[in-house]
Amino acid sequence: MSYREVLDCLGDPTRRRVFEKLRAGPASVGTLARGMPVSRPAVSQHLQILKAAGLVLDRAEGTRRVYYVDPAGLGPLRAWLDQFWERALAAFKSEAEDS
Amino acid sequence: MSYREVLDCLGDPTRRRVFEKLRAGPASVGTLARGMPVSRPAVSQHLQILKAAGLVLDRAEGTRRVYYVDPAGLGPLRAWLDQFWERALAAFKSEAEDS
DNA sequence: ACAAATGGTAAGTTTTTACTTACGGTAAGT
DNA sequence: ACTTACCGTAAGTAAAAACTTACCATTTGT
Repeated sequence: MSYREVLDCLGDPTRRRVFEKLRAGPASVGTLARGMPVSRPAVSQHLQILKAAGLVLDRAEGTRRVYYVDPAGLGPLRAWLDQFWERALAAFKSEAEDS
Repeated sequence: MSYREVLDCLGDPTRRRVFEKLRAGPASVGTLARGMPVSRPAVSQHLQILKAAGLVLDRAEGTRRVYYVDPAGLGPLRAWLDQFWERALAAFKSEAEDS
């Protein structure tokens, strides 16, 4: 659930594609794999990583497993982004003062 | 300069460390490499990738090359993040209406 | 009870990526 | 002019990560 995990996770194109597919709404593994250039197990593995990073959640639904985005998942990334802005700006200011 | 490049770029721990070091202010390659667990050429290569992603800029300063964060570099990532929120929220709403 | 559908896991392979060493090139100092 | 300092690039290696096939477990439906 740290921003590091999130970045490592979204650093892969296939994983991004899966994640963005889920943005449209919950979907099963098979549905997600359909139309992808990789096999279903590959998608399943990516989903585990997305889950470990806190980006998606899943629920059992009969014989199939439905995944959906965790709204709070991108929180750490956003927080890091904001914090980065602040510190970088502060550093830039103190740089300007030096000259 | 797309969010994809930015994410691919920041998906590597060493690259993140270099980038975060630069947050404190401009620094030369040698300075950045000092105290890092990898060699100077490795840092140099990472800097090229960071530069290609639009995250850092560089200027020649005598025999040394100084790198510094591009304030606009994280823009695409932020935009993607915001857009993701909106769409995911919209999808969530229409999901709720279905039930 | 059996068959079909769905998906996680293991093992192994392939591909990608990061890293190192070696080299050359440029700028500053003596 | 020569030496020193600093850095990018090339080539090759090592390590990591993604992908596939094969298999097993669970659930649903007949």
